[in-house]
Amino acid sequence: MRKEIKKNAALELNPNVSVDCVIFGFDFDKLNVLVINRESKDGVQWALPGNLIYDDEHLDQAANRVLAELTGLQHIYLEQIGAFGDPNRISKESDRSWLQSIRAQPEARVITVAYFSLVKMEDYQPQASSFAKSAEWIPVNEIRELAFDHFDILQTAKSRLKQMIKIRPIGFNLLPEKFTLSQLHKLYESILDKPLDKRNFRRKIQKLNIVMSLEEKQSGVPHKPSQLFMFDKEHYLLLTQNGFDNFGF
Amino acid sequence: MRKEIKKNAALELNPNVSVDCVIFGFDFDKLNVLVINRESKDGVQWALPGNLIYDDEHLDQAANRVLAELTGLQHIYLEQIGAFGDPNRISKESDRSWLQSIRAQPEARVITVAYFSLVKMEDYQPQASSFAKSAEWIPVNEIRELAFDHFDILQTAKSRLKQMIKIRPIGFNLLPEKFTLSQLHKLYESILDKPLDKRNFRRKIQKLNIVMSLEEKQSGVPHKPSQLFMFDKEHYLLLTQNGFDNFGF
DNA sequence: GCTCTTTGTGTCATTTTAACACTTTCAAAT
DNA sequence: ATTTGAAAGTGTTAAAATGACACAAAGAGC
Repeated sequence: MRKEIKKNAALELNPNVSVDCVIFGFDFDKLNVLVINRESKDGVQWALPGNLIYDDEHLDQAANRVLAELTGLQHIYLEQIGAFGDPNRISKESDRSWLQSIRAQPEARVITVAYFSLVKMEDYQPQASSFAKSAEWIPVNEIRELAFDHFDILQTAKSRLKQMIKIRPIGFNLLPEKFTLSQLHKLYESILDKPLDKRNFRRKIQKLNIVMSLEEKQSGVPHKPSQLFMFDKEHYLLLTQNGFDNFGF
Repeated sequence: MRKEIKKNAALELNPNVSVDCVIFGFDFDKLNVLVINRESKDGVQWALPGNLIYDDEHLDQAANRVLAELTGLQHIYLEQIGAFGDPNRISKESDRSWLQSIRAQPEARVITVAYFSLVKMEDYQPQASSFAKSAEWIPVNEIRELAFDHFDILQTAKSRLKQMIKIRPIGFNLLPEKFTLSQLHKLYESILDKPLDKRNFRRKIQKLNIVMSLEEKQSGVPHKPSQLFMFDKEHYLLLTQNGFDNFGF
């Protein structure tokens, strides 16, 4: 027995393919991830923002659309992590009953394509809509469980991020325009999950020529005010294009 | 209009999800990739081995099954590259007509999940079957065109391989049990696509302690015979587990 | 002016890197 | 037997990168 060939694919969700988004943010102290909330009889349950794609939609576009629909976040560069598709993905009863309420074919086999991105938390205030009851930033290290295989996806995203930070100067995306070297330092420590020597870190960053010192200083802090910096976009671009091998910490 | 919910998913192909495999081999001179051949009215056309998954099948299993069905290669560790899914993926007329002949729903939107692997060419003699007319090793650098978006997939696989060789000692998978350092050297040059200084290369490899010199030498060669080496599996394992940052060339 | 807190800075010993050329060993040809 | 061709194997040096390590300076609040 074969499925029917669809006629107006443009309007239809593809029941077999979804996208999920891992959005990282940095609050100057630790890494956070954007999750949505659904309420079930079992209590609160967190999930990554994600949903089925449309049949005529680019995967990348679908990820952007779904993220915007559920959390309001728009114009974000999403990078693919990979496909996840355990046929037993829907093992928890709570997941199953939740799908019943939002999907036309809750039992369909779904392959999900995961994306991730790094954003400046201050620039994006998540606003839940669609089937998301709320959308919140949660510290990555406090997450013990997520819906479906989202916890796996998060782990994969974290380790991808660890790799990436050694190859590309990604601080750009997570910090505001003006920032201090201590903030950048803390960011690297958060992602790599280990302490880095302050002086060695600063030496290494400065040698890359991707940060420019501003004339400006912090003010209002009850300690020695920090020099402010910004990224040097030209050098940054050069580095991302040319590969940039030697950035190991 | 919704699709029917399927009853006996176990036996059915999922019309929306396929897998494709990029299998690299090394012939002691250059990198090769395993492609299958289909004949169309437009002449010969190469493609990566790939096909739809079954609805109840793990993605990884599907990749292994499809690879075995089309080329006879079995028991290969396949690593995922990512998902590819341009809705206009089937743009070439030759692709379209070929799909008509092998798919129940030739017009369906397909997301493909790409895998790659590294094998010892001598250990795997490809044997075409199913809809593959032939299965052959082709030098990577000679490939100008492939079916669907397979050329993109190949490019992605190549750059993934370039990254990986700096992080993991993958020579293991591409060379026979006994090999010479020159062969390993050539392998690295092939993958990185640039010359590497012989002495510096050897020094670096030896310091990793992943190769053990054997008592044996090459014979029958019309020049100074080379010392043979094999990989030291213990050290190799340690290195792959512990991460292994400093292997940049 | 004392305290608290964070910023910011330099040196040195060790390791790593990149650049570089000639001798050795074998098979094949003469 | 000698020559030839072809790849194997080997060491040094200068420059750069790394990791370890400690204390003074600047501001806010009391």
